[in-house]
Amino acid sequence: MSGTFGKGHHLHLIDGSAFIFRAFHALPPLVRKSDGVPIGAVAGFCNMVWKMIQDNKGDDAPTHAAVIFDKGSHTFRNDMYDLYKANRDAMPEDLRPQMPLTRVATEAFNIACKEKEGFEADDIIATLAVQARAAGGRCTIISSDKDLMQLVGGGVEMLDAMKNLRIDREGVFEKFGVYPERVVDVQALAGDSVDNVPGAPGIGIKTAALLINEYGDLESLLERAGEIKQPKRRETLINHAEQIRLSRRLVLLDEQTPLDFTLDDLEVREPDADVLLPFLAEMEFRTLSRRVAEVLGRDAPAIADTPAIADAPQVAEVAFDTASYERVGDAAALQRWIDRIYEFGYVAVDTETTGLDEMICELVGISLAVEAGQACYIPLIHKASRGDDLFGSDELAEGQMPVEQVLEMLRPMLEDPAILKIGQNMKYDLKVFAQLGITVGPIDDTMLMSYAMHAGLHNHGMDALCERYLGHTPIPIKPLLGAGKSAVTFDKVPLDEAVPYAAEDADITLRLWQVFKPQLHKVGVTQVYETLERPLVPVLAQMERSGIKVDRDTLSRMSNAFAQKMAALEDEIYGLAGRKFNVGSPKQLGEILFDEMALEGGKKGKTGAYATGADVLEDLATLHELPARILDWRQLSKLKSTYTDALQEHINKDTGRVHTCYSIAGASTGRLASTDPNLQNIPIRSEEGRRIREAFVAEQGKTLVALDYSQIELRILAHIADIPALKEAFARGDDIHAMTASEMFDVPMEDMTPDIRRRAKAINFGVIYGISGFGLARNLRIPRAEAQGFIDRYFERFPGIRTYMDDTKAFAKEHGYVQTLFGRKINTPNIGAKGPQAGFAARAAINAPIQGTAADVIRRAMIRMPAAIADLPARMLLQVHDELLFEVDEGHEAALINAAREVMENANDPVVKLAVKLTVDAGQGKNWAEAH
DNA sequence: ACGCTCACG
DNA sequence: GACGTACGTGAGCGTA
Repeated sequence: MSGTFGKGHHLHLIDGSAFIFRAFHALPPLVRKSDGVPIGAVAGFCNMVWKMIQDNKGDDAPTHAAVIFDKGSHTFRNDMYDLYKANRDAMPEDLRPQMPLTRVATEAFNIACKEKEGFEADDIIATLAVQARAAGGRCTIISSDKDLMQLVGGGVEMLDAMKNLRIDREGVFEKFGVYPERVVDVQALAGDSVDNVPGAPGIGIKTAALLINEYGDLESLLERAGEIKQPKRRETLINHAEQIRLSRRLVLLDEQTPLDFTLDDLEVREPDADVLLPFLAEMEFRTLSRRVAEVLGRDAPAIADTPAIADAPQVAEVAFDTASYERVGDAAALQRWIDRIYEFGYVAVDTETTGLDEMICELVGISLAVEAGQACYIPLIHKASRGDDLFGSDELAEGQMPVEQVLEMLRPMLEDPAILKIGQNMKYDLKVFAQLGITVGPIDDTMLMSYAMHAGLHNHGMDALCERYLGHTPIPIKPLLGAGKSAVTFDKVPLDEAVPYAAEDADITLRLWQVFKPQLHKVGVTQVYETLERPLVPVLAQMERSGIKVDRDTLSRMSNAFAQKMAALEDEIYGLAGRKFNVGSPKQLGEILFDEMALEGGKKGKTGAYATGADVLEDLATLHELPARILDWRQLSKLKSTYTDALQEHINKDTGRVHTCYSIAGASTGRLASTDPNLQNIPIRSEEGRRIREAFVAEQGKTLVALDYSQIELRILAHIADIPALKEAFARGDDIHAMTASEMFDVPMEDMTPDIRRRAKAINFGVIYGISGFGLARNLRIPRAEAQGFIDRYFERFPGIRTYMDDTKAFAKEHGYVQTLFGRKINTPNIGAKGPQAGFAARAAINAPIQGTAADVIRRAMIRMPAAIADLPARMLLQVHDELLFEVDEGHEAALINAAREVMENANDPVVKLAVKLTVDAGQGKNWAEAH
């Protein structure tokens, strides 16, 4: 039967998302044998679809059919009410990668597969059902979702496929006490805890139906609410009228969803055996493919009992043979590699350069690999000799393609969204190519895969990973480049040495990827890798390339001022000590203080040297003037050498800006680390140091804007450990340390003194660090017993804290790792050790979920930021753990602050619901000191 | 290369 | 009961 949809036609609409969730929860966690990819929900989904097709043959068979999916988590209902479906748990780790496969499955069955950004599946179903009814045809909605019941009637019915139960108008009345046209009114009153529709407090479906039947419809009821006899019910309806109207808008389905297809496009098509059977075979569904093959009159496809990729020959059995690597020197050879890459759909890439600073260095060559043991190197600007002879050192080696030609041949592939570029620390290669005008993507990064799985266990450098996971020691770079004065850059390395080294890097990267890719699922960190690691790479690459303007003259003037003050202090110090010595030498200083001057309190450390740290000198300052002068000198020395002098060396000649490098996989907790230079430890606590921030300036006509999370770690602690007093204090906007002090020391807030507050603050931070009596005593310089008393009282007032600490330690002991709220795993291999190591490990385990969750939050904000500020003349420059620094054209500061704050304050959404709101403070100015 | 010291969150 | 401790980083310097 064909022609325009109308009388005699029957449309089947399958609620695909509901199918998947049912399948997922009904089945054990199956994985595909060959590679460990979770596949249970896809299997259940396919079985259900196949059963639907088989059960609906004959007289009542559908003429038209479609499977409808939800797309994305944000719909127009979230714009109406930001808490809509806000209580939903994050999608299970194992389910997420299966969602795209269910779309592929639907198409393999040759059934129309429809979804639309910004709308729920229910809206599309509503629109199609109404169209079918209007055309005079029939429609069966295969779902048990009660939200769809408002559509029933006039030829539209629902079918609960699990219970094989048809629901018509009477069925709806049974469920809701009203007929379909009044269902939304009842739902608006009753609310829905699953979707977080508020409704009217205290009113359920029974009462709602009673009221609607009495007053006719919702609007009449709300208008005449004053007539209701029961006082409580009356008050509820009057006080919550707006909330009820909002609820109605939330549950009312959009029957006008704009669609780019018509009912006629949904005509039922027979499955194509040549598409469906290969798909089922690829999924390794043995039973189902046999059944399907039988019905379609074909032989069942063969499904090999393949081993996991990690054991597959290309990983374990292909030996490393550096002699086999290919040197690519002409266009024909390069084209063969490009063709192979398109055949595979992915490629491991590595770049060789003249240095480690991507902002300065030059591209020397590119290596590629698509299969284990098969890699090539494309040399570009290697010199004919090492350059240590006097002649011809600038001459290029023979047999190299022109750089431009290579880049233009590779560019389409490197930028092709269908070709996955695999690298080890891809941020580096991304930046190298970005310098050459090539935007590489999409990417996978073996360093970050290792980090997601093995943070806390080992480092994630390629050499270490290769030894550990491939059992192979890579060719070391040192002998190629030399060391010290005679060291050369990679372009001076002869080709016969460069090719094996460079190509091996790509080979190793590819093999690591083959090992790690399937393991991500098994370790349960796919979501961490996909949402917190991989997407951060291009964002950081862009930030690093942006850099921040640093004013050399400001630094230079400060350096001179510091030098003068230090010289004066040195004279004073020599006078006090009675002789000249190296003030910068802790060893010499210790001998003067404790041997020659015989001051008390000299303690030798492990190495036999006296300790002369700031805390020691501060104690000694009461006995003698010398330690105080040393402290002054040290502060200036630190500021000068580490900041005002060293920073100038990092100003890029071309850009006039400082380009830090962020390590993504450095800190075990998920924090970033900043190097070359470290811009995450620019002074702020002392007034003198803070002025260094005046040298970090906005470009002419621009402003620096800083946004930082307020007390994010304590807020996360309040949430994780579930401390009502802390949560309430944050909700009220109280001074959290003062509140803690008030609670602990029984001092009313209005009588709070700075000293009491200071103690409470130390305890609050101590808790985050895994508090100990000894540590707190040292920090506060009070007797250990007194410190222990504070801690005891703290636990007494906030008992959840102790529970959190005990539970976290127990979890770490049992599992060998702890987790952040976003699922990041931090391994704690030393938790079971004996001796002092165990103490360290326990405190680190207590700290890691808190510090790590905060790190996850700001990572999420950073990943979303480029899109959020795309329309503004602004760019993100720096991250300092809980702060983001931007540069924006003058006049657009307020717009930037609005946009960035919105992203930061909601960065946890929608994966994690926090019981404490995140708040962000903002500042702006011509330099970083003003902005912060 | 390693430990000490000190800058930040 | 003793042990020896606040969590996470990076850089510059002196000393081997």
